[in-house]
Amino acid sequence: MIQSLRGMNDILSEDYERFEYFIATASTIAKRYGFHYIETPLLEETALFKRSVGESSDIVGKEMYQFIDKGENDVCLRPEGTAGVVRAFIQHKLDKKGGIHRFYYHGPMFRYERPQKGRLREFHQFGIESFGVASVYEDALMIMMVSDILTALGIGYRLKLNSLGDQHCMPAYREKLVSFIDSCGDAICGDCERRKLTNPIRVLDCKNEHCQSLYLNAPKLIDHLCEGCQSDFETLKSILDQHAIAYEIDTNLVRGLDYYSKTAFEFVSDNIGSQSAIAGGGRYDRLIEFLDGKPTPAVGFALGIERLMELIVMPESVREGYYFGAMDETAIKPILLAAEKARRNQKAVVEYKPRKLQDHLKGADRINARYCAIIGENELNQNSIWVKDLVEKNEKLIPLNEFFA
RNA sequence: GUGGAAUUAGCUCAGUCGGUUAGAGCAUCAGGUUGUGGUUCUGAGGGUCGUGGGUUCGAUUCCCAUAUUCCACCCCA
Repeated sequence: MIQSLRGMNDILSEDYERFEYFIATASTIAKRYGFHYIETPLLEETALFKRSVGESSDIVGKEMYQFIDKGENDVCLRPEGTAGVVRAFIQHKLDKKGGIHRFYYHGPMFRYERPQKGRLREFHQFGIESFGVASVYEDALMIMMVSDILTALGIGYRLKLNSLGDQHCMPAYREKLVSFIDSCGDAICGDCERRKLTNPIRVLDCKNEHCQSLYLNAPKLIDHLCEGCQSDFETLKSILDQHAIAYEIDTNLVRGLDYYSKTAFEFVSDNIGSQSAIAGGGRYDRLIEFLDGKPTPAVGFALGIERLMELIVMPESVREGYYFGAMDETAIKPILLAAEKARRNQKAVVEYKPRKLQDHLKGADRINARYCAIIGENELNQNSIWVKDLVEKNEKLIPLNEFFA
């Protein structure tokens, strides 16, 4: 038997209903905030991700589905959504056009990782990217949108907040931190040794208890922000306070993609296992110029749809449409015609097999139909159709010419 | 990429200290209660016990490999 590739799942029936409900809910909210849908290719030039996400990141360094295509192009399946949207933004010269451009997208992403619950090789993200707004109010808007989406879906969360600083304060902090790590000598774990070279800020959230005890006195990024970053961070906090969005400052929160600066945030759930980050994002003011565009401030986020799936509280399903059934072989033709009529503006499902009334009612119930419409011997004699409303529990005999009118 | 656990019917799971026809609940299908569901009664079908090797008179059970899922690390959405 041929089965799907490891970490790649089919989404069907009830799961797809959830999936679809999520997309509909999130899209509606994004549109209300003035965002427009953007669709970008799943396959992009490998260089795009190397330059944006960063070669030091695990995503680019070891998790990309990368290959040479028949035209000798070095390409890969997108491991995340921002790079492609930024590429499109620049390619269509929206950076030169100026103004504000707000996009939302959703679709599959691919990372060659070891699968686990909430961590798939093909997974789906819903994301937002906003270009041209430097104000920290837009950062707050991002967080409010995620909060709105999660709330609409009945999902509880914790919000972690941090500021990563910008090109004025980050490099100096990084140096300070590295020299602090050096002062710890050989006491740190192997992972931290590696992180010191690739992404030193990562040592701060090392799970090793011994390391943590060493880092208690480590310099904190939040204490070394420049004036601009500091005041933006204060503004952000006050806006969130004003909108009653609870947050916790996590000075160890670091985004794994290299393009982030200033505001960084992560929404986590305590109910889905170790892969607990359900949404993450932040500001990336430098990325557009890194990709040869005109410098443009930008901020965005992405939600991991699979991680939300089991947390979504679905609205109570409502009965809708018709179930049609015949109680006698000769009644099937009028039943088919009646179904065709009903289907013009609602769901209509036909059971072809002649059955007893009780079995038809069960069938109607099973597909969650609102009406059970039956033609049997009595109806044939009276040239009518029997319709029962399964919600109101009332029933009536409708002459066929009236039903078709 | 590292370490660990699991894999038996469509689903959730029993069970076999290696021995005739491998079980339950739910689901499915069929039939009954003179044409009234979601909350009846009776019965039936459905499993090469993840896959491939090995040991054995005999393996679903023991051993090895492999696949997948899950847990922790790692990473991140």
